[in-house]
Amino acid sequence: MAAPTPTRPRRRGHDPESVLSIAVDVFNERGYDGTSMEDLARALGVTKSAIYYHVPGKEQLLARALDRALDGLFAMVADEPAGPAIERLEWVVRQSVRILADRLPYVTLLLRVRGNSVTEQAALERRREFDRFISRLVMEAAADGSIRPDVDPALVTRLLFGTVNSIAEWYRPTRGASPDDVADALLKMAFNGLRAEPAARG
Amino acid sequence: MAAPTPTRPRRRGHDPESVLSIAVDVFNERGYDGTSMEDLARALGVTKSAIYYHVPGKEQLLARALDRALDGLFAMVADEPAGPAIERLEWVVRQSVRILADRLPYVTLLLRVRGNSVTEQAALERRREFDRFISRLVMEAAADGSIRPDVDPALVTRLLFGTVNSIAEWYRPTRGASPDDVADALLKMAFNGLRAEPAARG
DNA sequence: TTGTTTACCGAACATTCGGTCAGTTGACAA
DNA sequence: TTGTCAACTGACCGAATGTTCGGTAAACAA
Repeated sequence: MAAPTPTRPRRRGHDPESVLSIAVDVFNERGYDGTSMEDLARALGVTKSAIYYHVPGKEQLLARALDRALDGLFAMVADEPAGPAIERLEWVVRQSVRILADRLPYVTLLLRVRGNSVTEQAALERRREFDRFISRLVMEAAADGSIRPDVDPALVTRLLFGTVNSIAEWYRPTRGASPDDVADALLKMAFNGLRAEPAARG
Repeated sequence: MAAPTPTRPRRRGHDPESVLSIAVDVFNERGYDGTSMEDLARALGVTKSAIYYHVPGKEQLLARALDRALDGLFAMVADEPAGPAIERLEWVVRQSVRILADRLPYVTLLLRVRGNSVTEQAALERRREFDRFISRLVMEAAADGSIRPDVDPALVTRLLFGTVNSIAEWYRPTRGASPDDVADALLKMAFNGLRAEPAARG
């Protein structure tokens, strides 16, 4: 009660969070290397030097963004439910689509990292660890006969998560299908096939 | 017969073709914006200035590389065979995988273009034209009932060619599956589904 | 031997880069 | 009114950027 006008935010200007959020958008528009601090300053409506009041530098912005994507993915697989491998695989695909949509700018940035700095290399290593987890899951589903045996499980992993990751290229949160709609379509295509049902089937 | 030692190449050093080929490899390793002319010079084993003897500049290298990818894609769809839409779609997918494998560095570069220059914007526009062609093909197949009706054709287009394009992220020419093996696996997954056959069918 | 061409080097160019720092502004407290 | 402090500006730094240019060594032709 003693606080004056609690609805109006007392702080004007930016904080580390808003700087990161806007910076990541610019990174995704122009690419990280193609973005100058001047570009970021323009997008933030301040001068270059003001950015350094909120964050230590360009590479730290990248590091924080990449962690935000990777932390989401690892938190997800830590919550993996019990059940048959094929069902866990479907669950992980669906959750991955959800995280990709929820944290779209951060995941998009992660998917474009090439390893040009120690920051990027560290992110790539964490990503490879995630990929190994997925790979094991697909191998389990293949081993128990839930997945067609005429395609190499390593190839299945790459195609399946290549499809998931490609969503970042076109998905926009406020337009078209919801994340769950996209996940439904992806799972239908990848697990049951695009072909129209042959009229007679369970 | 009169030509002296016809097996030995008379020219030493580089030509525009070898410069392009090596440059594109470096572009894909570090990203176009992350690659300096100094990086290219090091990879070519010459000084920075020598590059300008063979090519007009950095952006021209990018333009030539992107055209090489796009020309391949447009030449392919110009050769489209006759037949039902679903069969033409499968053919285009298979050919796209082949071109992606044949011209891997060029297509990889194309898939990462963000529109930072007029060169990149022109490439993006050509790519969108290709995407529209694919989109029409999928709509045809959906209209004649060959594709399951419970998924939006626009979504099918994006998922299907998202999967194709994602191959560029991991495919390596001399290792593992051949382009046709990859296309087989992709078509099996996308059209018939990953799930093991329910024991009774066809 | 001389001249020409090919393929390159080294130094320099203007510009842009990420980053620093001394100072200024304006909202708020006392 | 004065002081405090978060938030910012503007001038600047050294390094790196893409590109240009005068010169040159080697290969070949005459």
